[in-house]
Amino acid sequence: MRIGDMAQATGLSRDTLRFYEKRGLLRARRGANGYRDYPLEAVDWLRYLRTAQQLGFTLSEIEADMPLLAAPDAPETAALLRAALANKLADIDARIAGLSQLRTELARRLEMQMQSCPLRGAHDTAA
Amino acid sequence: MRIGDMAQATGLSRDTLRFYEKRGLLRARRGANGYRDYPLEAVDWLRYLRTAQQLGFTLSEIEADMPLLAAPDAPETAALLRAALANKLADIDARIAGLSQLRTELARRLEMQMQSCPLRGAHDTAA
DNA sequence: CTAAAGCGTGGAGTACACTCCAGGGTCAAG
DNA sequence: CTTGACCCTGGAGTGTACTCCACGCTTTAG
Repeated sequence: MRIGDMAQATGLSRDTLRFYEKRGLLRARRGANGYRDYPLEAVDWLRYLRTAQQLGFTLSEIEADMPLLAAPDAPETAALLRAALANKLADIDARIAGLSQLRTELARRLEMQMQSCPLRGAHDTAA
Repeated sequence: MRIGDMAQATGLSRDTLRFYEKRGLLRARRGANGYRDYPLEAVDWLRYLRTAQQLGFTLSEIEADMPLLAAPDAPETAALLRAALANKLADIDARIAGLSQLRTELARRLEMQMQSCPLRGAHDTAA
């Protein structure tokens, strides 16, 4: 799979794919001509990457998941992978919890607003 | 409340507070000497801001919530606020859903890994 | 064979969210 | 009245995540 096909398959730009490779987030074999050649599984990895990113994880955080999802057949690291996964799941759970709290908080505030709660201080810029 | 106290109260730097003000995310009265004077409720707003940000919302997204949480006693906009809140809640729910899916996906992959599923292609950089 | 489409590299530029600094005013304590 | 803590502004610098460009080689279609 060449870079153009991958760009099509994932919706990412060629530049982004090259950038991810530079950053160490993506690996590619090279043909005799120097062209990148991606394995099919890379599509899945990139989709995961994109999703996680849109949900608020940074590339560095996602980078930590690489051994998890792009593992190069190394069964001796199974324990490490389990540990990494546990971390990631905890992280995700924490974010879900955070979002739930935010949601509750917002709902609470709206209720206050609805009841036109009178404990609001005046504040304007007074130019 | 002056900028130093606010920095203490929220854990944000003075520079960050000034930056938020420049960006339009935070308002402050000014004393005769030009010093900023924050109302107490600004502490809550900043805490909300910080939380939302850590959970993956950008400052622009958060800016859209301002009328929601820093509303200047304008009861005629109640309908708009309700709409804004609905959007925000939907957004939060979408993120929670996304994270849940991510979580499931990760768990699924780990299972595959555990069973040392043999459909993994070889890929190395072959320097 | 030629032209277009696709790939390669290196490097500059952009947007976002700060962070730091210089130069200078304000205010309470000694 | 000076010293030090605090405040102001404007502007430069940093890290992240791209995005664009120039220049040149390769592959594919006519």
